[in-house]
Amino acid sequence: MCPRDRAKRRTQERILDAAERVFAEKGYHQTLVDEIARTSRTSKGAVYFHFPSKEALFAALMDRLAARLLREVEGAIAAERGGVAKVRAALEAVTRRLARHRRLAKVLLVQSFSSPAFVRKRLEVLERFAGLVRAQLDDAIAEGSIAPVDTAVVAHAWLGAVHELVVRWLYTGEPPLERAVPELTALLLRSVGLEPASEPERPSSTKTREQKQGQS
Amino acid sequence: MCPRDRAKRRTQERILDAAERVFAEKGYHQTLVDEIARTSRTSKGAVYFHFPSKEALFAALMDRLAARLLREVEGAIAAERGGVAKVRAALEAVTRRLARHRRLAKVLLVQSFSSPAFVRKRLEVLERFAGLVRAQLDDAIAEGSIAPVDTAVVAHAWLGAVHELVVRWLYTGEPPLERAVPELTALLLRSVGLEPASEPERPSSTKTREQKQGQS
Amino acid sequence: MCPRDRAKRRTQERILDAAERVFAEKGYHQTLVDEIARTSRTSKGAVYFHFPSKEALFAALMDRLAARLLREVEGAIAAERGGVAKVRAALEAVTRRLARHRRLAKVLLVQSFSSPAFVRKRLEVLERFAGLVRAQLDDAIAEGSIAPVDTAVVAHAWLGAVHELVVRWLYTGEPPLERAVPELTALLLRSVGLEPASEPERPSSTKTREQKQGQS
Amino acid sequence: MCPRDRAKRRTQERILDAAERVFAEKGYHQTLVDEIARTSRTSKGAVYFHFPSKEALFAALMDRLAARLLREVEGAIAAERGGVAKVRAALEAVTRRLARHRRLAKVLLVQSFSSPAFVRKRLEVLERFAGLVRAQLDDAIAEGSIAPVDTAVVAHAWLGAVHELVVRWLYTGEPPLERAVPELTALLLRSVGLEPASEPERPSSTKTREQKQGQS
DNA sequence: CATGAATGAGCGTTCATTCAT
DNA sequence: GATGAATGAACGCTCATTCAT
Repeated sequence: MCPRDRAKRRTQERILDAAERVFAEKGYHQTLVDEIARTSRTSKGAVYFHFPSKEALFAALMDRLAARLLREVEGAIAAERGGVAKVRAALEAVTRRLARHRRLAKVLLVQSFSSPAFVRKRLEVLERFAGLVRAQLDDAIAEGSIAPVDTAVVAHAWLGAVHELVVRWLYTGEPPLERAVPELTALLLRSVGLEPASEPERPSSTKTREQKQGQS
Repeated sequence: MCPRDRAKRRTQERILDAAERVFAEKGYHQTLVDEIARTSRTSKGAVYFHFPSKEALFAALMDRLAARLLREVEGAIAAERGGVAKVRAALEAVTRRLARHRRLAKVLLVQSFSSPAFVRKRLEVLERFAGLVRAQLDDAIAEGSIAPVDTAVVAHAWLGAVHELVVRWLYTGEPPLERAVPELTALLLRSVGLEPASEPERPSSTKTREQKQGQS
Repeated sequence: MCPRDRAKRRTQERILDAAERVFAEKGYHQTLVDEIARTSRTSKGAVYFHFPSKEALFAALMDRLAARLLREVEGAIAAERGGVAKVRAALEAVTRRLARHRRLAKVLLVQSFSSPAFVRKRLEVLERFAGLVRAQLDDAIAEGSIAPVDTAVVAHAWLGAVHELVVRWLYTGEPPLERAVPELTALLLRSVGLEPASEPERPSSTKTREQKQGQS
Repeated sequence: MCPRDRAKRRTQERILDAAERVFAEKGYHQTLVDEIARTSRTSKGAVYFHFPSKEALFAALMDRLAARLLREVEGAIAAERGGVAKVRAALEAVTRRLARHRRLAKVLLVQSFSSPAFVRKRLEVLERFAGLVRAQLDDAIAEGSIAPVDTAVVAHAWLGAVHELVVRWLYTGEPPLERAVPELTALLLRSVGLEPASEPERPSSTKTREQKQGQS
């Protein structure tokens, strides 16, 4: 039965891949199950054999995308030492991946509002990411790197900021992420009192931060 | 014809009021034009007399809500003197109003993702708010209150942060806005290097910010 | 609003007429709502505007047909004097009308088994007819024309007998109703001890009954 | 190959058993081939290996059930001596078995109307039973026990009466068969001029028949 | 022989939109 | 201007049947 199972799994993946493509492109409501079937080169029956409904298919897709993104971010965090570095790494990992995978971003950040059921699921998904961020923040607070803050509020505020900038970039191309991400990273770090000193990508802009210190 | 025009306007308002209620409650796609007609105590024909389509009705509703919110925020800003105070006032005005008018928040922050057309409109609407914020930030930079930053990025990041926290609060009740708003305000001010000094509600946390400075 | 209502009613009737034709011809499950719409020269939307579902439409049709048949039978009964004559009149009215209106018969006697929900409705409909029959039988018993019997059992047994012979005739043409109905009427009357003497239509067959008397 | 054949036969029986259960419970159209496969603890493939289609499976089931019922009735008839006794025995055997096996009754009496194809098959099946009854009636007429009647009409009328009462009892529980069957038997016997003499349960009513004769 | 994943034609129902009154 | 009956294109979902393993 193992080869059978493998084939089954493969079909399911094909359907999810197709769903990702079509949902991202057309949006949840404009997407026809027929088109997912066609795109997946399977059949409508196969879609409904593997997923009980269009809604459930979308939810499964959200799960898959969130899990992948989460794994990526966890990897990025694990690769760094030190609270601040981890925070920065997480932020950069998320934005980088969302920027590279527009479909991921569209599904997770935009289509996830398509229906009340998804809004709640989106909150759950974001909660997982917020958990990661909070853990780093709590560590940083514990080690004295940053002053105590309500890390729940901070985490969600950060995610919202990322969300908004990515969505805007997705639809308007502005501001370009290469420019926005370092600025955003600096902004978020500053928001918890961290000096966004050694930015690898835009050392020039770092200077201006130092001036700002003298002002306050 | 003036009295007739007045009646016309009134019907239109009734429809918009009904649309606001129903769209906020059920979401764009779950809302039937029939239900808007019923709720507005007019008729389906009336709806289509005043608005060319369901989509246009929703767009008009977004405009009306955005205009009201914008007016509120402009008022709050105008009432203050000094860049920092204006920034703070704007933030508080937005969150306060969204919190008081859940329907406003649901339509503008959540339902506005319901269709690709609305996503773009939402970006335009947010752009207007971002414009307000940017203007204050630019003033603050000009007057030397804060260090130069990419105010476009900052403004959108801020709006995203507000968006996320309000949406989360709408659906889960957590974190309570009374707690989240001051924290968020402080966070955002800090993100541009401002000391969120005189917070009325959480003066204790202010102290810790000063310690943080010494760490970097 | 009266003309509007009249038009509405007319459309509803058109749909019921079409439904009667198509359901009788194709059976409930083979009938497409599309075809009812087409046959009624209205539209699928009209069908669903007037009836909440295909099932409800069928039920409404059963009601209409049953009401008509019932009215006919009540008329036939009212036209006669004397328990026995009324019983005979009722039997003949039912069979005559079912024979003349094959669609009525198909829908009420055959299609009414198409779905569990209809089976129950059919029982209710038959119950109404049984009620009529019982009333006559009870009268006949009261006036001493026939001996006491369980009129509920008798009524349903009679209806079953009629049902079976009409259905068989509908599908096979055998036995021809002109022959079967008098025989059946005699049979049923005899079953409650009545002498089916003066049959207007087949006086010849009456003779054989009289021979039978000598045997018992 | 004989043992293999035996296994094959056993699987077929399992499927028929399952089909009987499910068809009786849910009705033909509500029954999924999947569910028959599951209930039979075989597989969908097995069902289609043994029966060419769902429709054929149902037809085969009708055949099996009819054959069993027919055998029972034939046995009951054979066990009796004398036309009248045989007639009575047949009636009682049919009703008794239908009452004891509700699934048999539901499939044969109700589901058999589910589709035009089945209606015809049902007519054939009933024809076989009618043949049995007719044979007894013809014998009774030949031996002079009853007066000559159109035995085809009588047989089908009787079956219809039984059908209706059993179906009603199946769905409503009323009238209870213990009460209805003797009454029905007496009724049917009377319908051909037989005195339903030795009824165990309602001996009183027998007398009244004789009075009735004098009325006509 | 058995299995169950895959197929796809088919259908009931929805609902934004129109227009005669 | 207002009404609501009528329209019909659109779509999610079902399920009998097939066939590769």
